[in-house]
Amino acid sequence: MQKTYDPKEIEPKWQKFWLDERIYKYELDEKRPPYSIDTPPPFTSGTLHLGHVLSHTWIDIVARYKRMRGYNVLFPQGFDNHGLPTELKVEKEFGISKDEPERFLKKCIEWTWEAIEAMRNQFIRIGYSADWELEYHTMDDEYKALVQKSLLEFYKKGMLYQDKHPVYWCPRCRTSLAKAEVGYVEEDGYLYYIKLPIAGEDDYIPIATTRPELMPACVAVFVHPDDERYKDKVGKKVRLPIFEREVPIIADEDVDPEFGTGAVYNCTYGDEQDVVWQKRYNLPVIIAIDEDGTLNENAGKYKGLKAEDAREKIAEDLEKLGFLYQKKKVHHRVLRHTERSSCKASIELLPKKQWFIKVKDFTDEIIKVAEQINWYPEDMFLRLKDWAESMDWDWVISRQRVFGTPIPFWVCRDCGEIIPAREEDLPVDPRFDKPPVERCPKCGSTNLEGAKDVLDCWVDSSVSPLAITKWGKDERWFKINFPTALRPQGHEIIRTWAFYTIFRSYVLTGQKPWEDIMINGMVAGPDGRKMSKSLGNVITPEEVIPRYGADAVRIWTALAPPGEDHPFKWETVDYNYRFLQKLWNIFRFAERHIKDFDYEKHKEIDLEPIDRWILSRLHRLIRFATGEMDSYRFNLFTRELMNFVWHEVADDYIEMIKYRLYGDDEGSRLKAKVALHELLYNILLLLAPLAPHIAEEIYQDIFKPKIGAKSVHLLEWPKYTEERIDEEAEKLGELASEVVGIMRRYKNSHGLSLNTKLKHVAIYATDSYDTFKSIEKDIAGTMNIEKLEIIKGEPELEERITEIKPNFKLVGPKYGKLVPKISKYLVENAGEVSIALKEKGKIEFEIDGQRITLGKDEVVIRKTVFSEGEEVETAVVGEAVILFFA
RNA sequence: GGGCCCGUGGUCUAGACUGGUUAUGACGCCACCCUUACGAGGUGGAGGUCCGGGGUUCAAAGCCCCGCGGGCCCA
Repeated sequence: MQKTYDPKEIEPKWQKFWLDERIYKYELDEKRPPYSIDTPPPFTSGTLHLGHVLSHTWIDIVARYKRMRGYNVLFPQGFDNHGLPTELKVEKEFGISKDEPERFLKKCIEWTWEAIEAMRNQFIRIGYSADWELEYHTMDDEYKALVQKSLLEFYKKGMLYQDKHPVYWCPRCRTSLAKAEVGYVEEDGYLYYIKLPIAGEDDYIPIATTRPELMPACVAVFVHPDDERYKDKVGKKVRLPIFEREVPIIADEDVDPEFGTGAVYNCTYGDEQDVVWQKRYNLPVIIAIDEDGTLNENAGKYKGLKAEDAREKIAEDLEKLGFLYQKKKVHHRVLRHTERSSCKASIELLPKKQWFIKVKDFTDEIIKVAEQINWYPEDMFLRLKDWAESMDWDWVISRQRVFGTPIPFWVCRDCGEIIPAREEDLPVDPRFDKPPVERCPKCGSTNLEGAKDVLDCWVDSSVSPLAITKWGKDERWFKINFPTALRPQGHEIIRTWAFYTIFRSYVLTGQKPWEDIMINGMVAGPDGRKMSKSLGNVITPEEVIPRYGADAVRIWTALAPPGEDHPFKWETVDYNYRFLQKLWNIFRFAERHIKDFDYEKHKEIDLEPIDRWILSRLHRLIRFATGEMDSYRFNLFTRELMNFVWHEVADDYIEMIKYRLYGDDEGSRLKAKVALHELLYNILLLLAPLAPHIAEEIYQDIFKPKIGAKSVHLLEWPKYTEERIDEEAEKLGELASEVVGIMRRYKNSHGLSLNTKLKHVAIYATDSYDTFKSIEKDIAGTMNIEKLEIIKGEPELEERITEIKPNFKLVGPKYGKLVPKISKYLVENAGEVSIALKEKGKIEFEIDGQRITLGKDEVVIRKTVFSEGEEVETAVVGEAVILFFA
């Protein structure tokens, strides 16, 4: 092995090896249990961020683990291609207009391919072990055909329809916008207080609004159901001034009684809440604002006025008529065309014809299916449930964009009939392709129009488990791999990606899409806040990986708790890197002892207590690791593994066997080698899913000649062996490390080097005499003690009790309320208690007339011993005392 | 506004389901040690109202209630 651990050199070497040797090649195989992973296809932005590194490293850890457990892991990686950022890039950076759709799309695809290449290389650079021959892209013809086919199924089931739905509309750019393109801007405005007369009564209800110009589009007035001011008015109607229309007064919990007058009017559409109410109460839709932002004929005499001008004019008129009674300055949030644009115009919510999939009718079923899936962590299921139960309207699947999967339908302009594409023609693009029929099958019209919109990207991505399992394409492949074993994803898209995938899988196949779902949190910046450009706390994988290597970064991801957000910390990555270096040195030390050692020949040998201790600890770790990995938790196991390797293995065990490895006792040396081999080989396997590169490098160097397998990643996960658990040996080992620790400290505090010879040490023990006797050689050998005496009995030293208290866990339930008094008694009678326990093994006394009996294990005593003489120093271990003679 | 989650030394974090009296570990800081794998190492030390308040209990970081602060998603 090289002297220093250099991830820059070893990581790319093995990444190339794994690809060249096709170590992760998937082949359909009925003999091994299947394990298919429905990986998240990242949007093709051209670069992976640390969030991707975290989520996908987790997936890779699972994939590697499951392979080691004997599963045939179907591990494809896809890319989500369609999206607004690509369109904006092509428009702005390449200067191609959407008015030339074919050229525009060509450029989108061309650029996306570059982005895929770059991202795939980043995946490879973190050691991601997907089978790249299974890579898919949502812009592939094959993928689009699948998406479109699934829509034809929805159409056949009567679950697809067209209806009006509001879109964000920029009146200045005359275009619909995505949510990502709009934002709230804080600004000053007015809140107008208007009395609306109750129809047929000499009464009124006061409302407050920032948008009086929408009164022509008013369809209802809302109050809170518990609002005493308006309780008697619910169910009545108001008569709108000027426009002379009547609208109902409705009670709804969403109303904030504190805001304005506690009554609000509902228009088409003032804000998102208006949309919710319109859908919830099935209110009429009255469009009063046109695409250019001016009022239309529904606004009567205000027709042609811009919204801002109409606001003042209507307010003025209402004031003249005595309906407007107050105008108050407010600071409020206004929706504007903000993101990625310099437009900044106010946004209107305009109803437009959209494509819908019926989903509201299925929420109960979706929840039932979701309950059959194992959620890791469990409470994430509640997010899905809550979302499903609170849905206000069906799934709007159409988007007014260009680069997306086309909607495979034509519509009859005369009767509105929807005409689906023929399945054999898929994928189709109704924007360019001819309809499959000449005439409308319903009315016979030839006036057919292809759908112009494209699909929401969640429509693409929520068939991913069907895509990777070849639904409707390869019966055998599908049968083996569906439902998939695992969906890994972030918690922020439970309501979208997870929800829609469960829905579509259920409708199309009648089954759940996955057995398990593993949820990861978001990556925060080093300051604990969400990583964002505006906060200036963004750290890219390119800053980290070249400096510390992928394995150190992977361990940082493994330390992230399930489902919870995890900050990026340079210190953590640095620590991980130092851990890997430590590991490297451990193996470098062991190399000369175990590389040419025939473990198989000697493995049945009876081991020394110290060896049995460390192997018992190892097997406990294996058991823990296996359970944790099976429930997709990596953080605690990773930490345990690191602590075990660094402290128990390196600091304690290896130090304690050096004297045997270099000593003259051949039998003892052989045993140490057997244990060391078994220990390190299993550690390497436990580490392989977490840090695959260093594991491979060490395997190839030390173990491959003996084991034979081409790669460490083709080996089996360590097997927990009950026989290796040895509680006696564990006690011995712990005692030995404690004693050795005390001795190291003794040497340290006397300025002695660790290997300095100690002339004379005596250990006085009573109960633990036999235990000390069995590790006598280890203590003497490790600490280089010339004369070590283990003496049964107590030294002639003064002792002082530093702490005495009941063992609360035992005494608490037994004596309840008396416990504080018992504590007091013990402290006040420490000397007698100590003597009584030593001599009789128990102590009896009376508290409040009640007889108290405490045994040895019911009292905790800590003491120090010291000698008056200068030549001897002392230390206490349990009930034993160590004497160092100078 | 709704749902879910979180709040532990300067910073990050374990422990919380299953309550037990010296709260885990890391980074940083201070002191010491050069050891036949490793100074990117080892040993020790300082540093805490476990967000605040109330309750249950012999006993609360943990369980219950109220409040404050933060995150994500949705509206």
